[in-house]
Amino acid sequence: MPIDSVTERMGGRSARVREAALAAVAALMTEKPLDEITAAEVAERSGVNRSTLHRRWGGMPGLLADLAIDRLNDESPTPPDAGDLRAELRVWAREVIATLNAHEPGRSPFLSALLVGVRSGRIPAELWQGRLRVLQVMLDRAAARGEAVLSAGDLAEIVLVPIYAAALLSPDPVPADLADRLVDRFLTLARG
Amino acid sequence: MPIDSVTERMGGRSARVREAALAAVAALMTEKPLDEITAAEVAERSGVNRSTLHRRWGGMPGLLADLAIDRLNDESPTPPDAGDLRAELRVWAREVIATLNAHEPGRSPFLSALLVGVRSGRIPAELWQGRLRVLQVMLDRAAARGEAVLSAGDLAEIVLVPIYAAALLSPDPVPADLADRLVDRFLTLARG
DNA sequence: CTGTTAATGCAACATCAGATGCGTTAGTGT
DNA sequence: ACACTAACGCATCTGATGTTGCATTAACAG
Repeated sequence: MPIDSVTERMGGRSARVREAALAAVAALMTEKPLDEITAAEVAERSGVNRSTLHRRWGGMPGLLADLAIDRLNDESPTPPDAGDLRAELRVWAREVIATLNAHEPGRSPFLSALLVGVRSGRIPAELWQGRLRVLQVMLDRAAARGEAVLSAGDLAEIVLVPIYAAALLSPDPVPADLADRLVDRFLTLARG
Repeated sequence: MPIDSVTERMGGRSARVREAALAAVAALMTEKPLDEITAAEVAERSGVNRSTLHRRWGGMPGLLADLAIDRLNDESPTPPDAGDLRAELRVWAREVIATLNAHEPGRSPFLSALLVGVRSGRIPAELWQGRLRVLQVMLDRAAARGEAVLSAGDLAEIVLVPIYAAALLSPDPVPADLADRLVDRFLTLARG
């Protein structure tokens, strides 16, 4: 059971098969809830044989985990550059919330795929580290201006994680002003 | 598909069947990872027919959600009374972490059941509200001493959620000193 | 105590997940 | 260009899920 879809011959056909499978999953995720997607459907739409899906990914959880890893960085909001950390963080946090709210409450494709992947032990630590690196960009800029002190880990802990928790635990859309509340809390702590 | 296992005749046999099924699931959860538990196993160990399990709970996700709702309040750490909010919160947070660390990383029965239940839309908001009420006890005591200002929701957002996130996202046990860090952060914010 | 019927037990069925043996295709090193 | 073999396609099989019709049991109202 591969943690990622690691193969020895990564070029050519294997790469095409992987892209076709992930694209089919991504397309199906926009049409129906995640746990109603069957491997047979992915096989039919992608043209990839069902047994290949099981051999490479071990099943839907593996597929979803691979998709989350592959698409997360592309689809994550890019940290804006506004010359002011508070403004940058607010814009970024609001975009995170908007992404989560783009789908029915509790049905965010990324968040669902992430949880499925995490629970099945197929999401490597690298993924979360990658997200932290993106945040570090904003913090580094602010530090160069003598603004911030806390780490990217703290930023995730104080701002990002509560946003995800709200998306998970509440049946309603994540309120947009949660972004400002959490960012202000982060900066309050950063000031000392 | 019942959200909870709601029936019209809740007494007598139905109650016994429900208890037998939940007890069997709880027992099996201590023996093997959650997603290796089959409905057939639960049926065999509990003496409840498999078709009954599907009719009342709709499948394993529903069963796990019902179990999480039924057992969460009993198994949650009771807020200690120490006359000092910081001490109380630290003891409580350490107990939460110890509970999560009592099993292999990422395999906490409660947390797994909660996530399965949430993802399948079978965990009512009441559950989370119940947890918040428990926290409110500590905060009320402190408020009576003129100590705290923040709400139970803030306490969950600042302390509880990051602990759960650590249990989920890290392959290692949750470090015990995370409790102190988060509690100190909460009190820093409470002071103003 | 008695009748009604909700809830369960039982059995059969359809569907899906996951695994496997084997032939075929195509990526890669030489 | 060629040979080697990883990766894929195909067919098949086992076991789990989820559903349904029908008989049986027992909760609860009168």
